[in-house]
Amino acid sequence: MADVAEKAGVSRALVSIIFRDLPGAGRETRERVLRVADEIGYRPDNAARLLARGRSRTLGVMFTVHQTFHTDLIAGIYPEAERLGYDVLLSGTTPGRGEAKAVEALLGHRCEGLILLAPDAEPGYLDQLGHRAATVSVARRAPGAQVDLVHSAEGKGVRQAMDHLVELGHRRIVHIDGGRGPGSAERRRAYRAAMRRHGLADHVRVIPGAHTEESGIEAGRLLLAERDRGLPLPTAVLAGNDRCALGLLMPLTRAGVEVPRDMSVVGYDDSHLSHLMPIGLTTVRQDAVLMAEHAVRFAVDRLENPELAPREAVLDPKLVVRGTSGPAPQEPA
Amino acid sequence: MADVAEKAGVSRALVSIIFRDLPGAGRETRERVLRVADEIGYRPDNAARLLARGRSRTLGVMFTVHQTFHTDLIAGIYPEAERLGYDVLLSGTTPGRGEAKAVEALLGHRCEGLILLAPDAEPGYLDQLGHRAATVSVARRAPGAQVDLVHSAEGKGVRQAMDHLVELGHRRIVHIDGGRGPGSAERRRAYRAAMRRHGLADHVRVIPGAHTEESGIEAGRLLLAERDRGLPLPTAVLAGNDRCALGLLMPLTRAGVEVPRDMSVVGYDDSHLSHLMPIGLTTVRQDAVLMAEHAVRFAVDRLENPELAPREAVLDPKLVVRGTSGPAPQEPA
DNA sequence: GCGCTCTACTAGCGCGCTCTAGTGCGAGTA
DNA sequence: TACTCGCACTAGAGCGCGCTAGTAGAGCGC
Repeated sequence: MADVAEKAGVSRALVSIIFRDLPGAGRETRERVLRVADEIGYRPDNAARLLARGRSRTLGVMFTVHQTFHTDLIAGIYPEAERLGYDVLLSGTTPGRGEAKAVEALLGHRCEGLILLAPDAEPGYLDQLGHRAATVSVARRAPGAQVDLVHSAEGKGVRQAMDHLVELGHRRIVHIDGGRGPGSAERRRAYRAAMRRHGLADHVRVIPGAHTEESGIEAGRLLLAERDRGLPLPTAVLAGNDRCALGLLMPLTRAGVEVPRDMSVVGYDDSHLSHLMPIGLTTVRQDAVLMAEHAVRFAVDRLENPELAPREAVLDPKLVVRGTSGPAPQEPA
Repeated sequence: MADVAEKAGVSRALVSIIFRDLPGAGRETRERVLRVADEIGYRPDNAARLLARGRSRTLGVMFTVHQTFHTDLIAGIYPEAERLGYDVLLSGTTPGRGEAKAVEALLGHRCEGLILLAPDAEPGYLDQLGHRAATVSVARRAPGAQVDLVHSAEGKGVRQAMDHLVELGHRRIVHIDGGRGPGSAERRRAYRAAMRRHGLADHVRVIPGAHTEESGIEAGRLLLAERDRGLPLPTAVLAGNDRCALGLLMPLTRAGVEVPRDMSVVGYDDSHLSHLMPIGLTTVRQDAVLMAEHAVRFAVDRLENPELAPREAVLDPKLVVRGTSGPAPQEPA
């Protein structure tokens, strides 16, 4: 920077002004300085900039590398952050790299805001983070913690899905849950409530699962094994999320169970996977872009006003009926 | 830091030494300083640290948010980088966020090394990057550019797959290519060569595609439409990658084409998708972990010795036979 | 002529740390 | 005793910027 200043015959301060695009430099000088900088190959150094300015205007996003819905969210985070003048840094969790590590990496690179996609951490830890940076938890509640929350109204989504299935005549509706995955508890609860409400309390059945394809495959195998022992298949399955639904479809289709003729399957998320099947997956859409925008705005708002009380955005999910749900098959008399 | 120094009754320099875990501080003092720091809630500031040290020991990884194989690579990059004492920062490309932006974000955060997963940029641009940071391109050639290269021997992989199929009796083997995707050109070429080598030049057929599920679905529809017009289905398909293979399977299965009885399908990548199907996808494994490790080491080596000539790691892919490939169906006489 | 404002520009401190070149001191050696 | 050595520790100069307070000079009204 000093070199540029000297070569352009101005002070360092003016170079700084020009590179920050502030008023206070003549048209001509501005051009000359920029030209010289380009010649020298000068680029402002971010670390020094941060240090001097005290602010980084950077948001850190923690996500799970293999979670498709997260990538949808990320795609929504970038443009909104850019619009508000913030940088975005990503840090992933993998089977061998826990959340704490991922978060420390972000904090270590001076992220002022933290957007945690479906964190698995306990509220106490989140609260701690909330005091170190403007923290937003997506899809995971953190009661009492100093963090903002963005999630969808799981109850509403499940209710819509269940109403849809019941309307189609289904009675033996099974739920593969998402284990300790975010939103799973709520979805499970809403499933049970819906079954009761529709007078199907006797048919309530929750198969423990997770938000992975594997869990769907396993559940499918379980159901098929039961069928082979003479038990009836459920006529409909409400999966914990799309990945689980997709996994479930694999063994079913393989075994000749036709969807939706023999069984209806409903997913959750409307991740980009849902479009993949030629007939399309009936699913509950969580608007990833909208969630992402809320998360970014929460973080930014809090950065501009740290005193803000924790806020919560509850987005309405919406049932998207595609090809994997249809009328219940005739019950054998 | 000054506060800690004062409260512990030592100089700032000593605090610095202690926090960097260097020799030169007494056992007792060390403990006292750490205790005081903990009380005050002091954490070393990374920006200042970078600034003062002149090095960041940070690698930036550019990846495509929706590309499953990239997430496999990332999972391999983290541990290797940590082992070598480097931090990792991720920046994703999305449909609305080009590679240049993603890379600038990384550079802006002082990444000294750049690992580009399947960059789509021209060699000229890569060369430019190569001069700004230790750059490694994964899966994409960049002739003449100052970057290291990690890729797999596409030819060998395709040859193995083709040999496997031909051995199973297949003759009408179609290739859905990966468009301008990384490695596609090589795979296409190797497919053609293999067909010729097996005396199947007349059956060569490349369906233009991409490394996405959508392209697989489209190709599947195309083939089915042809069948409906009376043309024979190919007995085997070599897909551009796993995602494409998976997409292809959807319409086929739906249409009653049983895999592998009626048609064999071979993917490429062995991304974690491949295990998803109950019968498993026959695919060509590119060892993601190994590729990741090479990439990290290349970057680190170059950082420690910037004069290094561009290097290239060519990894041998390996055919993994799972359930989607089987003997060719009897040709109608 | 004076005071005023406005634009274009500069001096120099400070951000929080690292690092080089020391100082002081007790133990070991000749 | 005089010396070297090694250890624990310190002083202080940067790292590359941003920012506040300021100056010089031009233009303007009275």
